[in-house]
Amino acid sequence: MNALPDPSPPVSGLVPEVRRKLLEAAARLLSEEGPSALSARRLAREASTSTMAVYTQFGGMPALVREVVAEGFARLRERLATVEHTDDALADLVQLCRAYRENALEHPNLYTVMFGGTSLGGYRLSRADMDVGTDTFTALADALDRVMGAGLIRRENSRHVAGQCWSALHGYIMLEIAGIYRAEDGTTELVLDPLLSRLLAVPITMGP
Amino acid sequence: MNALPDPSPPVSGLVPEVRRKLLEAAARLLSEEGPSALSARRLAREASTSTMAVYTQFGGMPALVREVVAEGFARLRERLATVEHTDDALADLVQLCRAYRENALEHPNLYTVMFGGTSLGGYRLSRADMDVGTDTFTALADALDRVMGAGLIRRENSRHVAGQCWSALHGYIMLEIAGIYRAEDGTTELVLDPLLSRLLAVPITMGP
DNA sequence: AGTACCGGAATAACACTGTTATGCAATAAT
DNA sequence: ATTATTGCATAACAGTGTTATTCCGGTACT
Repeated sequence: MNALPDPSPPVSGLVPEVRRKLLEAAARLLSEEGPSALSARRLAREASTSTMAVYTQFGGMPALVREVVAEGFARLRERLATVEHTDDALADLVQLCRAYRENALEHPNLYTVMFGGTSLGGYRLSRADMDVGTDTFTALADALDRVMGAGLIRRENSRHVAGQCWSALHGYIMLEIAGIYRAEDGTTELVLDPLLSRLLAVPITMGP
Repeated sequence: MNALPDPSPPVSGLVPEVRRKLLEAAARLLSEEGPSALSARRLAREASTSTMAVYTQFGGMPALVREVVAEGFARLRERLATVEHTDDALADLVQLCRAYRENALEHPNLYTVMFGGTSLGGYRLSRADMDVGTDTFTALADALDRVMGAGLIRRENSRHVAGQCWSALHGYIMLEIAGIYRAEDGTTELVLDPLLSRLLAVPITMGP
């Protein structure tokens, strides 16, 4: 009934391409169709394999989701790393916040799973996952350290201030993803900008 | 041939107790065992009925979840309404924020469904649901109006400031529910209090 | 070479899920 | 009293995650 097996299976040891294809399909389905599209059978179809591959390669759907989330964290870290350090530390911080928000709005489903606590088929963040996620936090703290070092904002515990900025950004972005705030209503200028500006006691513009 | 089942009670003013029992079981299961425990069959068992009741009474699982969420919004509104107006408008605002956070932490699963955008079996917030949810927002704005009227904080657009407070509160609470911030680590005093204090340019203490 | 092996994938089955179709009992309407 | 309708139970359908079994193909011996 089925087509003949793939004529060229270059095994080549290290990373099974079945694993790669499953992860790729999972990331794409989550991004394009949302969490409900993430099913073992659907993944198997998309990756041209059987559901068993999910179990031999990952051990189950929750473990697969965990890897997708880990990749999401990695992509976020890389994205934040693209923000270069210029001589204007405050501008760098703003760019960091922009990159964070852009990444979240470009992959909203993934973002809510990463930070929103969306239970995806019984999967919840483990402490290890959260530790990975919190180096977002350290990126913010480092940027704040430089801003404080330049005397551009009040000097204090950068980790605490980073926690405040993260809370504010995260909260605004989650409400934005939920559809309560919409950039076309001007909420970016009316809510987000004043929020961060007041928090750091310095004018900030997140819009383009 | 036959139209969609009308979700409203059919004849007498009496609300079917099957409907009440289903909603009660749904709220309890969501609160105690999380979103994955919300299944039609499980609900039918808990309410001593059959899965069909879910469809005759509500029209399906998404509609039932919608009602649970609506009840959550109603409970939040009542909770916020218990905060009395004293002659200290700023203290009232703080109590409002405390009530908001306490309600969220007491029903974290419900809260993430209400505001976090957790897709629960394909259910997502409709615009009507969001409008109901945003009278939380107006409660905040009203409290801010009184604080501004008393000259305790800078006078400006209270709706915009309310949006900023809501973003900050929501973000902190979501990270708290996700397990990233833990009150036993002192994050309430180190992150949340300074966050709101700076936002309003007045000292605020959310802890007990 | 031949052969035993063994790991990963395919097939199928189990216990679930939401949903729909059917049937039935009781009530409302005529 | 007879008909129509309403509301739930039963059962079935298609889907889910997961597990057991089978089976095939490359690896590693002999």
